[in-house]
Amino acid sequence: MTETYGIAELAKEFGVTTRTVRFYEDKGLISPTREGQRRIYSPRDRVRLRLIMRGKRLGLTLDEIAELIDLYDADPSEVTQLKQFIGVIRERKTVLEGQKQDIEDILAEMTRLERQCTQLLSQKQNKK
Amino acid sequence: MTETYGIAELAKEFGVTTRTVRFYEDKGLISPTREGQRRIYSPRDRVRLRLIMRGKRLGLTLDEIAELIDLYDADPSEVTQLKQFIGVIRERKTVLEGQKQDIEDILAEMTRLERQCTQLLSQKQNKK
DNA sequence: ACGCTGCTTTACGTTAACGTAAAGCTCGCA
DNA sequence: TGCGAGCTTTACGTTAACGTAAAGCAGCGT
Repeated sequence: MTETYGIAELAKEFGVTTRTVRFYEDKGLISPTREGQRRIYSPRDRVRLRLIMRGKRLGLTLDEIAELIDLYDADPSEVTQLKQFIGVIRERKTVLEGQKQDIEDILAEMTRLERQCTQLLSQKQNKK
Repeated sequence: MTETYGIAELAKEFGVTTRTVRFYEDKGLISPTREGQRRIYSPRDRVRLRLIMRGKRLGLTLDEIAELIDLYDADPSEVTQLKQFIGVIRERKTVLEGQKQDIEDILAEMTRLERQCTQLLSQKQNKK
């Protein structure tokens, strides 16, 4: 008796339209079951949606997100597969680390700008 | 006598096509001068291009990137403008901090996966 | 039986960010 | 003087990620 969800319910929770949820299914990112003609979503589908949203916040394409999810799901049995798998993970990691660096750079700039502004503001207000 | 660059030169440096560089000009992100009909890029244009690329790595749209660049360039003179400006900066910062959190989450997951894999790998190789 | 609500499929439309092809200037040089 | 290299404008094409509209089924409350 595990929890299930309707499409409108999930769409609302994640702030997207039902069209979007169906679109992700088309792309193979989620695979809800059916009850008659209606889609029934499991907690697993919901987790996937959460992963998708996180990926989108990072500017990943749906294809890239699919790859990432595949990484989580897959369990490589062969040794050669396993080695290749580790390679893929490391690539992903370096990209993400670069991205993190970019963010930290911009954040630093923003903080500098903010300080500069608040200071300027207090100056102007003291003159008044 | 400040340094200048041709379009092909810059495009090559940033790993994009000349079409892309012209496209960014169309969108108002850079404004090279002309020498005859040819575009001449200044160090300032080059810095802009660097900012654009950084934004793209973060999945920002060109419009968002334009906003960010405007933030760097603008100096708000009015007090009300200044306050609003600070607000915009803070919004940007919270978005970026969320993004950073997302990245750290994924990175942690990746590291976990990687460890799991390397461990599994060494097990398999010891059995052989 | 009727209509509303919520879901469904099908299919054409839209926006962003370029790609790509065509045709024309202009400068240096053999 | 012809020509090739490198730039230019103009314009149509393409892909991703949905939006939006049309038309139909299915249960349920009156």
